[in-house]
Amino acid sequence: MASRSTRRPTIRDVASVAGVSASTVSKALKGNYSLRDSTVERVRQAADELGFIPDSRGRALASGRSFTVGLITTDSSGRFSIPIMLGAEDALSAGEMALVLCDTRDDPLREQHYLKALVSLRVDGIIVTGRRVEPREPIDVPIPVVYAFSPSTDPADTSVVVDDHAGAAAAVRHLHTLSRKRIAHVTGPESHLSARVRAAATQEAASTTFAGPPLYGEWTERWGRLAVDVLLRDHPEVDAITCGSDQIARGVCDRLRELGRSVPGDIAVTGYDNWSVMALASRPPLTTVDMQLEELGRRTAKLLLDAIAGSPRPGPQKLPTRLITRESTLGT
Amino acid sequence: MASRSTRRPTIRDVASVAGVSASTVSKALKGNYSLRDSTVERVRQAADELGFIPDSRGRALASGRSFTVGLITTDSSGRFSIPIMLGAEDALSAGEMALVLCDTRDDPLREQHYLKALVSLRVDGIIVTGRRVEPREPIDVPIPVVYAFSPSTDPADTSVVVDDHAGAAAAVRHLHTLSRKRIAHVTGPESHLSARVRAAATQEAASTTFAGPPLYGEWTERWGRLAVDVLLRDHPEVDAITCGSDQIARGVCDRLRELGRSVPGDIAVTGYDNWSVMALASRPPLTTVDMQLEELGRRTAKLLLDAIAGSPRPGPQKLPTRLITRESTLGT
DNA sequence: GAAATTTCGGAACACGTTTTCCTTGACGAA
DNA sequence: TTCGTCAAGGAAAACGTGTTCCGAAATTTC
Repeated sequence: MASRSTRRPTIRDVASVAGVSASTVSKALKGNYSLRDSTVERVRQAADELGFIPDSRGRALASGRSFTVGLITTDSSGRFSIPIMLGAEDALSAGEMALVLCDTRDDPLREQHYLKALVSLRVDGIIVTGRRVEPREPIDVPIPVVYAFSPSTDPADTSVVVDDHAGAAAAVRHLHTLSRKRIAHVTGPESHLSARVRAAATQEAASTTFAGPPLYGEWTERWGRLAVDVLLRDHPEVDAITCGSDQIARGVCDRLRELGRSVPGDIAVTGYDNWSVMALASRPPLTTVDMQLEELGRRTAKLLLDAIAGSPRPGPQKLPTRLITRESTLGT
Repeated sequence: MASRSTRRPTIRDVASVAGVSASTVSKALKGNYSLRDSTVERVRQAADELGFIPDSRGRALASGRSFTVGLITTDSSGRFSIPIMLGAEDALSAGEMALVLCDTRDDPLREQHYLKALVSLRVDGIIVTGRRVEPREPIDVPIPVVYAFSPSTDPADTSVVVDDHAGAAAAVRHLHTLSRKRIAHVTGPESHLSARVRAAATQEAASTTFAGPPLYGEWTERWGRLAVDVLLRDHPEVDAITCGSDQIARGVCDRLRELGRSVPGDIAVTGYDNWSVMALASRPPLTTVDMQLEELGRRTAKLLLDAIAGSPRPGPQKLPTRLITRESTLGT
């Protein structure tokens, strides 16, 4: 029919086709009301026939919920935010919720703009995430909020973060099983919390087998290559290097190869992030720590759904990492 | 007041504070109605005082629009979709529109699910994007749709794509200005349209200065390294290599360096994508073709806004690329 | 067979806006 | 003074759904 293409069918259209009232249609389609089976079936058929898809705007208004959550990220281009987004989106779509994306680009003005927009949308909840693990100022809205990766500075807020300490320690334990006794650590800038946490955990786990203080620098391959020279000069006895990122580790491997040192024969190397384009392209491929960010996103979304449903779990939560072993420690 | 925290203020609350009717508030806040300045001011103040933020669900229902658009991507993890998303989100948020993210993960079932969800949300429009440049089946919804990066197979649909042909040709022209006369091309699988298009454009632009047929392989560094060996064996006279991706180009540079060939002294190298983690980390940094995907996303969003406003621009559109010159062709 | 109970479905209102129509009062012109 | 015009703002209807109440019919119980 022409009318069908010109306007989407409403619940009333379904009602008149099924020969019932609008409220009956609503009940029939939602289930768990006392309706005759035959009535429910008739309504279902009418809805199918018309291709009826309920208008969530009406539903939102009537139910007081919007079935929508906002995701505020300070930078969605970063490789950390993306898997988190994906995981969250996955868990939310399974819960029949839509995800509204807001990238603030680290601009407080944009953040304000987006917060207003999300309040206007009457989202049922908000996920806040960022690129750094440093705690961030909480946002001020009368809506459930869960922080992912970058926790809130308020310990009463729900935050889901990576257990970086355990992750770095796992790399060291792995090297211990391989009988490495002189472990060095090369990582990013000391101003970065993640670098400091991983360095501290490494030092603690290695304790007696630690070769020299952690080398702080940049999150780049160049720094990895440079650090090798420094390390071999000051601690030539080193037989393993744990790195604060896969980029650094790749640089380390490259330089070691250039110097004729075999990896892992002479020196074992581990990375951090399991960033496939680095970890797999490295020669040799890197043993590394996977932060399981997609799982973190999924978990965040579930916590948010819980909070929306009325059972918030306040406080920070650490999610475990996973050690991925490859040739850079296991040899060939 | 307690009441303020317990329930968000509605337009009626504002009305009663300002001493006017609800409809007057609506008119005052939207402007361009014949209202006394003093009234408008009074309403503004009342709204400010209450922290009134209009409920877009009510607005959506009354106005027939939802001020929301959906973004369907077949994989949002890929490095192509992300800049497109970002650009689109940027342009849309400037137009006071929200972006609902849907990642189908290349699963037709998920795509169906999301389409239904977007129709249910009554989004004002949909952006469809993907990871490949191959045309894709159009989606079937009675809503404006614009395709980005992966065009629709239907030429009547609005599609925004990269001008890969011009991009590859620009790289060759750049090499010609540098007096390179023996240009080879190393790229991804021949089954990929983007590889074929870039290869054809390269061949056409180089014509008399083309060294051997294009080398098809994989989009990996490993293939880049391998290809160098093949190339130097079959065409030792080569003085420039254009690559189908930055990953390949990085592999090419690495292998050339290992063989003691200087880049660009002996052989100039160009990449494709301007993927900074590859292009900048390469030794030397890569001259490469930037697809300007963020701009593409922005343009897509604007076209969608036009279509929503009632002025669609049907048909495919090619967006220009930009050549980024760095040391891999310019020397130091 | 009458009364009590259960089952089924409809009427009406609520949700928060926008928008159309209408009323009121002020002002200027004849 | 009276009529017409116009600015200012209110009343009410829409938008599409969910939900509460209530009445009618069907079923059970004595």
